[in-house]
Amino acid sequence: MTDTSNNTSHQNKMVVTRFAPSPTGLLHAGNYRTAVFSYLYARQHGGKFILRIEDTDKERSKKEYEENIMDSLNWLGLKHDEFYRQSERSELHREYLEKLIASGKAFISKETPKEPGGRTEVIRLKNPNKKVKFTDLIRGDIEVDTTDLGDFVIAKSITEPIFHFAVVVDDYTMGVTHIVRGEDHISNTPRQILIYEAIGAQYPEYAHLPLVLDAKRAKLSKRRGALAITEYRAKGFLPAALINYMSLMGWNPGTEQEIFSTNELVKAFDLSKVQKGGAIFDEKKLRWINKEHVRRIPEALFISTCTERIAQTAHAHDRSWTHIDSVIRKAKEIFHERMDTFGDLDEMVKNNELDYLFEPPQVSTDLLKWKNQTDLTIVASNLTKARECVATLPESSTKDEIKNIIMPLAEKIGRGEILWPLRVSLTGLEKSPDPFTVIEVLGTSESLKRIDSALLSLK
RNA sequence: GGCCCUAUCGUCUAAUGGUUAGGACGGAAGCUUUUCAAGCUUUAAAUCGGGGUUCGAUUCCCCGUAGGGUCACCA
Repeated sequence: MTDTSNNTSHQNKMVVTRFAPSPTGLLHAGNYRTAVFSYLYARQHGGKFILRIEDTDKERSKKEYEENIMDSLNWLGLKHDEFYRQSERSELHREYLEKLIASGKAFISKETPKEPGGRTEVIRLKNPNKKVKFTDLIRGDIEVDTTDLGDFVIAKSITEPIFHFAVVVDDYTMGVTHIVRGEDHISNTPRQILIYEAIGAQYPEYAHLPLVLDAKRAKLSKRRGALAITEYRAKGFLPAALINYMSLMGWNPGTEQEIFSTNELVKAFDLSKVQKGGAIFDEKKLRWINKEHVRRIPEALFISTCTERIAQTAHAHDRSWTHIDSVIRKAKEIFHERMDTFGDLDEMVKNNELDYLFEPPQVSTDLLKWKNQTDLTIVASNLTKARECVATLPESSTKDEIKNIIMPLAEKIGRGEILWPLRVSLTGLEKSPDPFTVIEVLGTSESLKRIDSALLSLK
């Protein structure tokens, strides 16, 4: 383990990290990944995780976005230990600003407005014009000459600090020890370090994360189609799966484990194993991870979540299904096999893939014919034979018991000749689970009824 | 354009001087008791280029190239 810290005095202090979004848009993968890493790092070190809403831009900040951020973080389970709104700290910002001006480290600068009605004065930092060097926990040493920054603006007026100044004062006064943020902030770091030095503060550790990219390798943003976390929630993703997936973008455990609960991540996470290059957001892999998480949730939760979702979608699509929960309990394997997210259930309802579980299907005689079979009397005779097998079964039989009864017949007559019409008579579908599973779920008597009704249509 | 960052299969990544360059997602094929799904097995697929350093470079250095970020009285 190499110690790359800038400031050895931080070593014995409690770790304090923060997530500091501005409420100017919905929270999406492009920005909440830094929240995940900050959170994991703080929890892992028994430290504090602060949420700070950076709402100093009154033009663009919106309450609804702040609510979206809170909602999203809350849903993800990234609980903060302290909460601040930057706009509520203006007294403090003013205090530091005045101190800086009094000490000559900053000054009020007369400006000629670029646009009519623009400001005639702003507050600028007196740039010492030096090289700033810091050690990034992920990238190592970074050195930048700050001369070309000039005497940059730190406040629009004594009561209106801009980003760089407010951030530094807040991070310093909140005791933030580790700033974990996106790579897009690397170029902001030198000027923020200059501000730290101007107020006589020691600057914290920095860890600049690689960016989350879209398919074209550009920074993910809502303009470029990033979905909000709340949209993933609506699509039926699990919060733990989202966190799991995000953690794997730019980090790996050094083992081949890919599925992690959030608690496991807290233990396994390691900032020094974070990647330097950006990572493209891949929803396919997210879906796979989600599926793995869905497999692992408690059965009762799985059933209730499916039930609620299906009830809602069924209602919206004019299905009057009853006893949804007991059907799902019986058919839970079918659901596990066929879904990555709970939102997939919506599609199943819309595509009529689930109707047979709740009501007898409309069976087309044509569909009952296996492959090249054209003789309906043979179809009927095969189906009758299959019916005789089913009729010997107790009402509740397992898939294996059903299989054991039917397979000998299917082997004798031809698998497709027996199994295909049997399955179609039960589901009415071209594609569906196998007949054994369906009979197990429907029960013997309901299955016989459906076979009889298919048989009737063949006459 | 200036400054900064980055570079292993299509994608996420492992391997920090010595491996047949490994895994996962996705793809393909096959198997699995008919279809679909799932599962299993197999398979294709990568070190950006050029120079060094070295007995030996994915790995270290330099130069290119490419991509990205950032250059506000936004955050």
